[in-house]
Amino acid sequence: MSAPDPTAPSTTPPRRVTAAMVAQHAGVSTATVSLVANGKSAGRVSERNVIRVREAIADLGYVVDGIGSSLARGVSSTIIMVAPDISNPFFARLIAGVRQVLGSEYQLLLAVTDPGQAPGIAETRRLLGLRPAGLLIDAPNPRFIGELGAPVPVVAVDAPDAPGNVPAVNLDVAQGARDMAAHFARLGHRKVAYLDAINDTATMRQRRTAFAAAAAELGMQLPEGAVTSCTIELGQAARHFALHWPRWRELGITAVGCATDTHAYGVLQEARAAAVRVPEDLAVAGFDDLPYSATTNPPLTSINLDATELGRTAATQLRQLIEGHPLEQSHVTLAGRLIERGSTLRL
Amino acid sequence: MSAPDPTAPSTTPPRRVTAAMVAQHAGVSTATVSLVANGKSAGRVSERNVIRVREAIADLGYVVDGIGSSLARGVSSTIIMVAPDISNPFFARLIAGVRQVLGSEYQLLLAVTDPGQAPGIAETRRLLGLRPAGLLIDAPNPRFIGELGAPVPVVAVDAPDAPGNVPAVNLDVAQGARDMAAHFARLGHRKVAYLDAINDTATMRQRRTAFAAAAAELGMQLPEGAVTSCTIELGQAARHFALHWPRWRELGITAVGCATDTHAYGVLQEARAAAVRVPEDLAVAGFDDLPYSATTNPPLTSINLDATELGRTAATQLRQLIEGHPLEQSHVTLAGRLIERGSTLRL
DNA sequence: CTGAAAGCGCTTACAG
DNA sequence: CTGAAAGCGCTTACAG
Repeated sequence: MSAPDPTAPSTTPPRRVTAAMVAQHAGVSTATVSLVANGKSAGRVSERNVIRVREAIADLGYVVDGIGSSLARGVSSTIIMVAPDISNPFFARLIAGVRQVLGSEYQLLLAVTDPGQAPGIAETRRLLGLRPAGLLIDAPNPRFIGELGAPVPVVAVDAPDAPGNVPAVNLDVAQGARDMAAHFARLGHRKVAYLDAINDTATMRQRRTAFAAAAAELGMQLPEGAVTSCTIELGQAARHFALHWPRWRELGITAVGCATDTHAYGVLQEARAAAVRVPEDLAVAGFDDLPYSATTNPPLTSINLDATELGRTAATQLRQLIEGHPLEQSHVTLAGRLIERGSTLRL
Repeated sequence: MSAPDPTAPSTTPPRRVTAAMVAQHAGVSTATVSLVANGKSAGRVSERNVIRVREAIADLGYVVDGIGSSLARGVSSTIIMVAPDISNPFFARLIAGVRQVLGSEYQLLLAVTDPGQAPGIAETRRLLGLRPAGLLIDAPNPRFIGELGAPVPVVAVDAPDAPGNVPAVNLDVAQGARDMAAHFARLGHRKVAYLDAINDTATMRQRRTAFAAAAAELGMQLPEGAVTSCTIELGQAARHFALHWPRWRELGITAVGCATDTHAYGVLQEARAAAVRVPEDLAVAGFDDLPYSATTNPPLTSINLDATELGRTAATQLRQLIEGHPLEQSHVTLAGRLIERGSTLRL
């Protein structure tokens, strides 16, 4: 027989420490261990036993098993956020806001779908099989949220078309779009274009629709062929703009609204390559007001949408629901505001 | 009493359908239901009962409860990916590769940490309390992976410093860095700079170290003050470059290597704003070869790193481990390759 | 304050 | 092929 290889991973994985082991170690029952481990011991466990159990927990390195606990309780302490598009920079900030509010009581897990896709019904059921304490659904398409019928608290985020019985936290993108159109009108533009995001979410639809409606109302034209869409990627947007600009120029278009700042970055980039002067030949504005928008060249006019606050508010609402408190307001809408910068300045 | 409001959410949430309910409905035992529901009925359940159970499952809308199942089995079908930085565009492609391989048997969940932070030990333990079938750890810092000691299969991704007993899938960024330096040398550059990422991961460290070493070997200088770092954000990189360029120019620097393409985009952007001609005054190269790099102006020379393949390989390795197959190769390294474009072309 | 016991929903030897 | 039963690790009335 050969000597065991000391560098090989040990073959006996560390045995899971259970409440029963802690109980034995401390000379108490598992009920007592449970109470102490979950911080519910006040007035129910003697000081002496609390100390003993704490020591045993430390000695053995015990951690409450999430699975056993979830089964007994009927629900886990996990909050699942379903998201169709994590590569959007907006998303990272949204998550940060959610995490701020969730703290360590709940555990945030992300279920990502393929870009632009809502999860299928089967996938969602499996998610629910994890017994999450709550669900956060980002930019769901309306069909999905309709058929969800989740038996757990749900808050939709960035879902202006969420049905009345589904709590939602939204950004007032319609007002933002109107502000953008009004800004263009004020600067004297007569013909405008719109570069949309390709994913069919309500928030993107609202931006486009409100922009078009406001433009018409303000006496500006959005000619046939002046609305186009591509993914939320700088490169895609640049290529798309390159493709459409010749026609837009022919049409006499002098301003373009963009569904996201990322789209606008692509336009700025390509405009420079094609020697289109911004804002002299073309005014450009976006949505999001990402940090970088302040320092593009020229700086980008944008509708400021507070992603972090959006995340914070959504998480707060969800906690209310989970903890059984009624919501003061089932649909919350956060205002955006137009930040005027060089990409739209009057000549 | 007032009539019930038909638009209000129903107050009795749909009762969870259990295997026992299905069993009763089909006139069999729960053991049989379990076998059929998990596709393990071949040769163990009569054709007749299989059909009955399937019908009952469909009738009642039964879905196997993940929590109960996990507890009985000792492990869930969840795979948790721990990631410090989801806003990197590279990451979305990595995820896509992982998802391709995981299919529907396993459920991928992301545990995100604050940007640049590895999860704490307590957080990780809670993650393990979910009894994941396996863990994928992206760009871990060495301390974290050392103290993990997970009782589940783990594969580290993009972790060149993973200890020998932790399976890892890496990109050969050191070779990429050497290729980049050699490319600069071949073009006649004598003094170079390096724009690094600020997060202290091994992959970023390797890029920088290998670049510096190769530069020295090839007779190029990387002067004092010619290495600086910032977050993986275009805007940050642009600002950083603006800050350092005056000094770099004084030093006679004519080429800058960037830790990621995103950094390089920032440099390109700012260079144009500052009327620094690329590549005439300054050659620029990055890592990642993101899709957009082919269409920047000028197009960006970059080390192509295949994020999707990285994800696919990591997921394949993890599945091997989970399914009890030994790994043919515990550490896999995928080669990158230099893509030469206009941002470094000889004058 | 304490512990024995039931129960959460499932899976898997086991005996038939 | 089939079902009764044990067991996964925990929580929570309940009786004391």
